[in-house]
Amino acid sequence: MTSSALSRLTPRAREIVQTARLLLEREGPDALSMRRLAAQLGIRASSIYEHLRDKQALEAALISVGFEEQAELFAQAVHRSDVPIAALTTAYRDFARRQPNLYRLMTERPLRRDLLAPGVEDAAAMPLLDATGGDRERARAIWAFAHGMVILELNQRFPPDAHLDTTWRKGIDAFQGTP
Amino acid sequence: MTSSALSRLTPRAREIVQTARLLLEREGPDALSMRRLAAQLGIRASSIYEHLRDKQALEAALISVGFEEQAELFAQAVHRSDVPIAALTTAYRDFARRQPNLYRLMTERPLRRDLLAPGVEDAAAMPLLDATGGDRERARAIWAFAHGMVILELNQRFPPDAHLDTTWRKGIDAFQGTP
DNA sequence: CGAAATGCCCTAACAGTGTTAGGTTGCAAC
DNA sequence: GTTGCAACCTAACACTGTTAGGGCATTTCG
Repeated sequence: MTSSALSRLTPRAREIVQTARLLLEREGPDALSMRRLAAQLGIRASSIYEHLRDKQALEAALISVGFEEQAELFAQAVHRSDVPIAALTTAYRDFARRQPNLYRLMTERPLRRDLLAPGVEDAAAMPLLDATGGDRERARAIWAFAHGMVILELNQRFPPDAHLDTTWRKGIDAFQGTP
Repeated sequence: MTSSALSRLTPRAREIVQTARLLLEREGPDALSMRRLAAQLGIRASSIYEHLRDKQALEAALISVGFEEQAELFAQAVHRSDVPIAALTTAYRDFARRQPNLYRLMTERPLRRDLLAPGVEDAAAMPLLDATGGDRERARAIWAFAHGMVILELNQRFPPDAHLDTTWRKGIDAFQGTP
């Protein structure tokens, strides 16, 4: 599946965003500077501005790609399983653990929705909303639990000996049981 | 109640940390630079390093104070109510909404526990652990839900028309019901 | 009393950040 | 054959955290 978020960009901008993604995930958030990104591309920082308005636009492109991939992964997870909420939370956690720095970028600040590719945020949220039968309250509560678990895990806030698999199961069970 | 986190510091360092807190909360995270903090104090940035090792130490002091205040607020909340978990989650949300920038600072990155005032993290976590009767799994699940709700609210990730009070109640009910 | 130490501040500098103004090159189209 | 455009460049600005090294006043000690 091709990315509609990337297809909004010029070819050169696409290359820059993809390089940025590798840089972010491999070397961490501090490495995602315009100069280091440019160096990775073999050009100067100021040249990036020919292709992307500013760093916010670069980050918005990365976030858009992230949402698209989430939407795809979540749809597949539901499709492959008959316990959709469990499948979704597992996919949610997997996404975050496989690309922790992108996940942080996607969640740690208020979203500049005006800079995102249209619809990507909703597309990522749809599978969970479907899994709750359209119950927005329940979907939001499950999302909050999942995000809390994921980000606390990524930030190493749980004790090293915590059995997070168990905590996940207990949380999901709690949300399954109540109407 | 006097702060043990602050009492570990010299008087001048205390003043700097308190000024930093006001600056952070009033003008946001970008305002918490060594130069702007120094300007607020009427000195130069380099002078701050006489009193605090570096910016990380400053942030660790702020975080320690935050944990202490949480511990105090959470203990009071439990004391005043006979539905401790509901009281705790309300207190948790209130703390975050009253000082969103401090809350973000406290949670958005891995903790430098070696720089914190000893015991403050555990002290903030104790009331919830007590409220679950020592059930660490349940305490962690509730904490994850509460943090997720709070940080998604602070980052304006829910739709503007979302009824977050309802979402909170549903989530808490779910965690109350399951053993 | 004089000397030493301490507390607190300073200037100047370094390497890094995002960003802009203005200039150069090479290639494609009319 | 000139025009236009895409892609790059250098140089600069204002900011960031941080360090080296110096000054000055107050307090402590011999």
